[in-house]
Amino acid sequence: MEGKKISKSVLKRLPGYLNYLKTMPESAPAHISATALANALGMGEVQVRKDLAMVSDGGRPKVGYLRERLIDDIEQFLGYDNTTDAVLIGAGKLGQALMAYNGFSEYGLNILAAFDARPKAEKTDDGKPIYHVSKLSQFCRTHKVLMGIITVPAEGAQEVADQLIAGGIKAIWNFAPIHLDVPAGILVQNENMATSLAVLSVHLQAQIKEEKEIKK
Amino acid sequence: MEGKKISKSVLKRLPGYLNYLKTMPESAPAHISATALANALGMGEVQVRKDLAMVSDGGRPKVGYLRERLIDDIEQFLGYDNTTDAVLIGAGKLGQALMAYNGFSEYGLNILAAFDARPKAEKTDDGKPIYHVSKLSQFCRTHKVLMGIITVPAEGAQEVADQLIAGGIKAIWNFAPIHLDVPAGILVQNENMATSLAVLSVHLQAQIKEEKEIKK
DNA sequence: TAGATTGTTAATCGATTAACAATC
DNA sequence: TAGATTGTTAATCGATTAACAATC
Repeated sequence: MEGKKISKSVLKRLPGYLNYLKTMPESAPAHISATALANALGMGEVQVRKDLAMVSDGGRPKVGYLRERLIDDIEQFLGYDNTTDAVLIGAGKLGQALMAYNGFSEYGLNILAAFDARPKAEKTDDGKPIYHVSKLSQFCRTHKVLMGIITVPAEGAQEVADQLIAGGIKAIWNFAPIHLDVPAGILVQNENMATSLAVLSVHLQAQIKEEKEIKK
Repeated sequence: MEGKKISKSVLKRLPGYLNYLKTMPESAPAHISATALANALGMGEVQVRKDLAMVSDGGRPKVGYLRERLIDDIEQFLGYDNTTDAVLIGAGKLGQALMAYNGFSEYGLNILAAFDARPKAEKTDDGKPIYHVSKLSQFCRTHKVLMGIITVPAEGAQEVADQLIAGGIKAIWNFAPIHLDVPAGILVQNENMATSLAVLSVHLQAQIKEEKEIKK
């Protein structure tokens, strides 16, 4: 069902369902139940059922969801059917890797151009223009860009964020390992490697400790 | 205080504190309060205070925490003082970008080697060897590697994960956009761009809707 | 001493899970 | 019809926030 308020926790699980549904083989049955999805992804079936109910009303008792329909509903909910224009700042290795990744169009994301403090080329590997950062703000305004992707080193990130906001941007995807100060209404989504590493590290510490216990 | 059970939510916030503390200028006062930290990061002060209390007992009323001490306590808690050896599989653009990023040593992470199904060179840009994936399992065993970083395309990821587990690995940092099936005891940390994009996309959809409302 | 800041105990909030009724 | 699966309502769990006592 559309229009309901959705929690961030639910929202973050949706891409997982979507991905699984989209990568199912053609030969698979046209319908899928919340239970089946839950088992495949190692999740609780009640949770999956509730999540799906938030974004689709195509579920039928005994049958489940029509896969095609469910995919459409999730994509519509996530806004992947509308294209979002974005700019990327910092044409270093990570930036280039992101630009080269063609998969973003699947998520309705369209990177128009890259910006860099010291552009080393006129175009990225995949043919998008690379401009000097001084043109960032103006470019965002004229192209009505709503999203900026920051892949510059930590030192320059806040300055870039300020420029983006001056250019009228509403959301920032931040790969720089630093907290960005932004006004209310601007969303900063941190792609935080450090967070992931912390989770991994603590797990491994516990693992090592455990092994030592056993050896005793 | 050491030894307490820590929740994942707390754990995920620690790297943020650590990063802020480490990037403070030398000239800053030697002590910092939970309140000051909270304000700087735009968080609730009670939450920060409680989080810090989980990892350090160096807090003193009226004074706060000695910065150096707090940094050490967090790093110790996260296990950054112990070095973890890792391997990376998939020496494509993203893989190379990660290998080239020197910052991982700060987190106690040491990438020993890269593996690829079709190695294009003998060494990465920063001089680490690139081997054929057929040697992956054996390498992990002989070097007692505990962590694998997967940067191969989705299709190959499960196979790589299986090899890693066969090699005795205990944690996987997965950049492939796919759900990995692993036995209990193995941690998979998904670095999920799709999740971040979903959050950003939904925010922008709401933003666009709002603007249209205003124009009416 | 007075006041800032800590750490703890209790109250609130939100999300997950369990139980159950509805339905194809 | 019987049973699988849905969606909903209630119970549990965990995390956040608020209130307060302790302390330097």
